[in-house]
Amino acid sequence: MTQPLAHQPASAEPPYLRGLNEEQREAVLALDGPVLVLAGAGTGKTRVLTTRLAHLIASRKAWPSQILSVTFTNKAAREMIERTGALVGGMVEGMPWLGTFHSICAKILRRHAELVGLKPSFSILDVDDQLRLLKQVIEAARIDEKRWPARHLSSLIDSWKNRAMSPKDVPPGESFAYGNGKGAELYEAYQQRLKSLNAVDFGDLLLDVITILKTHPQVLQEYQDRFVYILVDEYQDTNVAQYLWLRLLAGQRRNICCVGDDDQSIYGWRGAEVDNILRFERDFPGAKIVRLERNYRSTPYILAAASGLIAANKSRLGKTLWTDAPEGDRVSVRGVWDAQEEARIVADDIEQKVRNREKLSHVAILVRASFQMRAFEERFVQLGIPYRVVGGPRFYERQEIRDALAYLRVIVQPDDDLAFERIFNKPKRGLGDAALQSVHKMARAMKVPLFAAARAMIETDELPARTRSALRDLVQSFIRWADQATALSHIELAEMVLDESGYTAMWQTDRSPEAPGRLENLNEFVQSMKEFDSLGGFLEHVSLVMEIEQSESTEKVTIMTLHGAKGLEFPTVFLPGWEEGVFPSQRTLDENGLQGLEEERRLAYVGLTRARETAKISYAANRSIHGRWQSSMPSRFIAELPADAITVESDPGMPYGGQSNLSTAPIFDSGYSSPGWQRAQARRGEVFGSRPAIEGQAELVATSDPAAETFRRGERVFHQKFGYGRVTALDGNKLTVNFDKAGEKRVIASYLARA
DNA sequence: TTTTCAATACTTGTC
DNA sequence: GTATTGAAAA
Repeated sequence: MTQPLAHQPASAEPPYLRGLNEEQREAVLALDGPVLVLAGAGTGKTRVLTTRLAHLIASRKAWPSQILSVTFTNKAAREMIERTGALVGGMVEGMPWLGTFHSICAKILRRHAELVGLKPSFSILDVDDQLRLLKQVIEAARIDEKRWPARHLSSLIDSWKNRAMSPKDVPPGESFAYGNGKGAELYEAYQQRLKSLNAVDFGDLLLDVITILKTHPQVLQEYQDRFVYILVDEYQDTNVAQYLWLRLLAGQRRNICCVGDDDQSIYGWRGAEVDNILRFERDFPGAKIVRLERNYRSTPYILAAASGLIAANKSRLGKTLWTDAPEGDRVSVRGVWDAQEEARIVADDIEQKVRNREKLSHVAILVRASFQMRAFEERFVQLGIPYRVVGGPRFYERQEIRDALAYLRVIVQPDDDLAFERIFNKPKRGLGDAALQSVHKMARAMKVPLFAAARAMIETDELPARTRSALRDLVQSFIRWADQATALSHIELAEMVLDESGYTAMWQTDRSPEAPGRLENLNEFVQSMKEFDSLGGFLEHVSLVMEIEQSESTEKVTIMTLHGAKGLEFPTVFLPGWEEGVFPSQRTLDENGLQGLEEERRLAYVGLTRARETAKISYAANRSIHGRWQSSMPSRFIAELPADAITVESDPGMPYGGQSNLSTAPIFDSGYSSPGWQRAQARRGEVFGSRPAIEGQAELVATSDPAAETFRRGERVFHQKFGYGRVTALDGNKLTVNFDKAGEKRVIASYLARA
């Protein structure tokens, strides 16, 4: 991002302040007391954050070790460290308290683990481990996991932890959401299992620290004294627990600066409370509020489209982005027949860009849900357009990596039952379910972890000879590895373990297409250990950071979800799938109503504001969802875009997205007879050149509205995708048709022909 | 114990 | 339409 230099006061001021605009400067300089920086998309948020840090350090208000800076992602944390470092030069030796909520909590918790009944060596479980543990708890409680899926309980527990509720705080009503009121009980049992495993899940990292701070005033005091200044990134994404944590640490001093954008709050489903940011002034009376509204990223049309859209939201603090940038292109809106055609036109556009010597890395396709990605991938493969999908299963989530990790975890912490269980019969060594059950039984009887039980069992006659010798091999291998752990480097150890356990061999003999990739990953995994000096350090890194940078060498188009795109920017952004049901997602609408709708709208806003120069929205009239073909309506968000910021390039015969999808209003009734719409229409020729533009428009008018009048109930009709059927109901331009093959469907009149 | 087949679900996803 | 998952058959 480049910014023009702002005027520079005569007085000598630190170089890092140069080039900040009024508001940014204000946000940087307001060091003391509570500050809320409302940073719109592309307004230089990170710059403000890092400059503020630099300023705190350079002006000697605090040592780097006295500043607590929290982010949500490791990526954000890394960027902050790098950019702050660049501003202050070598001064930021360590910023020991700059990191994610979770990594900072892990650090604090390891110091005071015994205060909540843990050993400092506790393991941090990920979602997968968590689920397996829950299944055990559910089974132990004799609850039918079929009827009450573990996933469900897991998300309930998450939501309780997000709100800083311990089992006893769970309202009975919510407890009833699982196992006929057993929710809280199972939560309690789960927590006990965690403690006995000397493990925590991600929610506990925060929750346990809060517990410690609340119950041990001297510990709280220690941290309040230490953290002279607090900086919070993406404040709109904080949940209740994180909010409480921040409040506790901010203490009386209240030197807390939160940066965020209520319009970009898109993580409500994972516990984020937009309310935290909306309420900031009440939580911290006397807070200074700075609005960053000058956008350095996008062109005016893109901003106009985004602003117009987000204005439809009620719960927001309100901001209006503006820019000096030259006009640029309007946001294009295109309707197409189906997802395949959508992929085709996007790919065509990209090829056009390539011919114009534009870089593929400047292009992103941002989808609402990952099922939309497939069509694009298929088309790109066909045409040989290089692409990368961001946000698939991450490195650490891959089976082979988790297996490898499990081996190492057992070596470091033999109490780690979940890890032991995971590799118990991986590779297959003749230790099946039956064997595992007997080890479990033994462990329960002896009240020891699985590994210890297994070790004891090989001395008894409990197991059949063959099973026993297999188990003996496994146990002895682990004992041997643990012995070697100190003598060998952790890399040598890992290589040895993977080799001797037969794990590598397992993938080498595997003939499935993904096996070579997995071996490659394993290799990469071992290599990645080089950056750490101990196995313990590496494992901590993996459970909290869990990513391995991939080489970003070749030029590629990016395909990712809208959620994944937050914080990024691209010169060209494609926004496909703007259809009712897909975006806004039907499920969100059903489950979260108006709140959900507003969050979806913010997601649309995030999508649009990722674009620097070009944003192209599209929607398909037909889509196969869960294997069934459905005709879909253009998203209501399309209708909400200010008409004069967009340009419509729909195929002939497409229903135009501006029509109000929810009403039966004729197409040109509402917003689209506005002056802006007329202007947009007048400009259509520019976009299309002399070609089908005019025809397209004529078609549009001819096929949409009047046609609807001509169908009658009971009439036989034909639909290109669904075939023949009979009209059962009429509703403006939408008809309900009972198709011979596809069953009853709501379709738009313009797709139908009289049979 | 392992393989195969049917039932199931199916947004978003950091740490 | 398909990937994953769990329970019956080999």
